[in-house]
Amino acid sequence: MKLTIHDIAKEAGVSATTVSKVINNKGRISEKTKNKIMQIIEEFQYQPNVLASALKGKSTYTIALLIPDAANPIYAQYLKHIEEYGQELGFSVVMCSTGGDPKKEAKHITLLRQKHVDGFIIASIFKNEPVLKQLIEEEFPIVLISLQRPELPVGSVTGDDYLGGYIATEHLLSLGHRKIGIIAEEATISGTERIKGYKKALENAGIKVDENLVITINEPTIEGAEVKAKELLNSGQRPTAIFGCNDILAIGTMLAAKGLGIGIPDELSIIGFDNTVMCKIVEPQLSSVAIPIHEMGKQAMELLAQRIQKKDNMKQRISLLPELVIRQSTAELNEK
Amino acid sequence: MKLTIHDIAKEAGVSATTVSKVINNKGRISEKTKNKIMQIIEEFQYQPNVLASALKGKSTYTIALLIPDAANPIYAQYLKHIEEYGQELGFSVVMCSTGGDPKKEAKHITLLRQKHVDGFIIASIFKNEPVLKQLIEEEFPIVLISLQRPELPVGSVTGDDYLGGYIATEHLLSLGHRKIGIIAEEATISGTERIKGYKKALENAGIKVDENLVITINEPTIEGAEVKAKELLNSGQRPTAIFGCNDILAIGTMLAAKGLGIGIPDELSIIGFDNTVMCKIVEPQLSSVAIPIHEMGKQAMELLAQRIQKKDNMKQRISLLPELVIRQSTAELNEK
DNA sequence: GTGAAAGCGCTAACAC
DNA sequence: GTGTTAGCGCTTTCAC
Repeated sequence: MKLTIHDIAKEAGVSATTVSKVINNKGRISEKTKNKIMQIIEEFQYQPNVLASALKGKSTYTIALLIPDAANPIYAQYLKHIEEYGQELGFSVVMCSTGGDPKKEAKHITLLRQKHVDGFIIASIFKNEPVLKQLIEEEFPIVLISLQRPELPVGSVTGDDYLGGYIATEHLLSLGHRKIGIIAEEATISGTERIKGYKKALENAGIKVDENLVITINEPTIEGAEVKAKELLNSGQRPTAIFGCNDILAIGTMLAAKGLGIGIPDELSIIGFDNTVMCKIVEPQLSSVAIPIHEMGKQAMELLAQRIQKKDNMKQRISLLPELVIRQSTAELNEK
Repeated sequence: MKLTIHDIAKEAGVSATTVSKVINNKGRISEKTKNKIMQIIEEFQYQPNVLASALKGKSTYTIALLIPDAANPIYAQYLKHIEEYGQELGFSVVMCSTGGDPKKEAKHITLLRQKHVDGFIIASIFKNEPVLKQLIEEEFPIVLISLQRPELPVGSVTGDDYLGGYIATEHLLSLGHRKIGIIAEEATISGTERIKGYKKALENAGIKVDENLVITINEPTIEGAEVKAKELLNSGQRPTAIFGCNDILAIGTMLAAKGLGIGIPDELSIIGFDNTVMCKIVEPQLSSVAIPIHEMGKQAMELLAQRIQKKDNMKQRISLLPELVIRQSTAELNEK
């Protein structure tokens, strides 16, 4: 039989009210009864029923994480770190795959609000604008991770894509490359920012941007990237280095080069973005730009917990800085 | 302001009980009032408060998934498929990383029972025997996935590791290999089963098992496997084919071979297990044994939902059959 | 300092 | 067929 607050009260010879006060550290209770009650709680291993207290308007200590696809290594990592830090703070996290489908997004949000989750972390993609706006209007605790809505008053944690694009390109420039291509994901803020960083780096180096070398792709798969990269490599304008705006795109590019018999890094340097595990198992190992995923997950959870607990209405935008990870796929320009 | 069942009752001119009955499809209600109430619910977009009904002993429609590490691609896939099917059945899933730590396992289970989850799916590793036994004794709904406890009365969904080991080995045999090594994970049932399948296949082919070719490893990382594989390849007994009992181990083996200048698949065939995404990005692409992860996740969720809803005490052990996926890392024995 | 009473939103017996 | 009553386990006035 499950213990209730009344059982503890009876055992301690006090009322349930008093026990409740002790548990929640409220009101004035004498040290003596307080200690006694605490001891009994300990002894009986009493655990308050979260449901009942939530019904009275308290927290459920449960948050929801919405991600497009749990099997994608990047999202899986967010999940991992958010959950781990949430655990420390006493939050459980329910995971929701949206598949990028606005209907599913709405369904999840409705259902989980019904279940009284304390807040949401939304990762990378969220298409259902009305639902998002409503949530924000109601001041429901939300944090975006790796997703920006500059026009909406909502807290977020992102990697600095502009800077990431800049340092990736700068790295290639420092190796002597001048003709540098880029393959980016279409219609995403992060993709656009990375391109901007790329252009800025070229500009700073006094190189005019050649739009023929800027490729965008709306199907960010290895295969899709391979096709596009092949086109680029086969054009008259073959670059000596390519910046793939995520590791998937970079790996597709590697496959394309290999297929054409172009040596990496002798004839073509390639750099990716995200620094996923894949970088280490391709050949040659892929240089990449690392965003501090661990830190991002933690900060997002932290931010959300603050909004939930303190009800402080503060919304922050945190941008974390990327780092260059140099491996074997980038090398000095090989002048013939 | 949140709507309650009373608001609906008032609107319909009936009692809350009647509304409750309509929602839960219980008792006898006239078609007329039923329709009226349904319509009002629809119109007002009324959503019953899950907390309140759970407090009365009903389901929370929330289950928990315990996995060692959400960032591991295999577990991430379980998660994905469990969540997706759970969604269809109306269950939310809360994700818990245990990191293989018995204390964390216990902590999660206690906390989540406090939050009244309806059941648990436990994946791959669970070390806290007492907690597991207690859960089973209490008839708390649990399903194990990719984890066996033959001695415990608990439902489970696993891939058939024995058969998997058998067909991987058989594939190598069919290519003419006779000296076949195996690298397996130590102290896991799945590892042991895969080794058994391997031995059986050799036996059936009339080949005596050479224990020098059977390597076990307790740190299943690429690096760890690389070291062990190097030892094996450098021994006088160099095999012409190696079965890595998961893709990580197989990839470690690939790296070892490359490091030693041994050509794959000309001089050494390698096959993995699990058919992860990594198979397609290594070079040459890795042949592997695919377990139907998608199906496993779905079945586990299905099983659990049945136990939760029907309270039928039936426990099943489901074993799903693996399939061979041939890529470029395995080839006919190259006789010199 | 402490407790009695009311009620969060829902469901289950039982009466009518 | 439908409503009344009681209560799940907790928290919160407010009185003592």
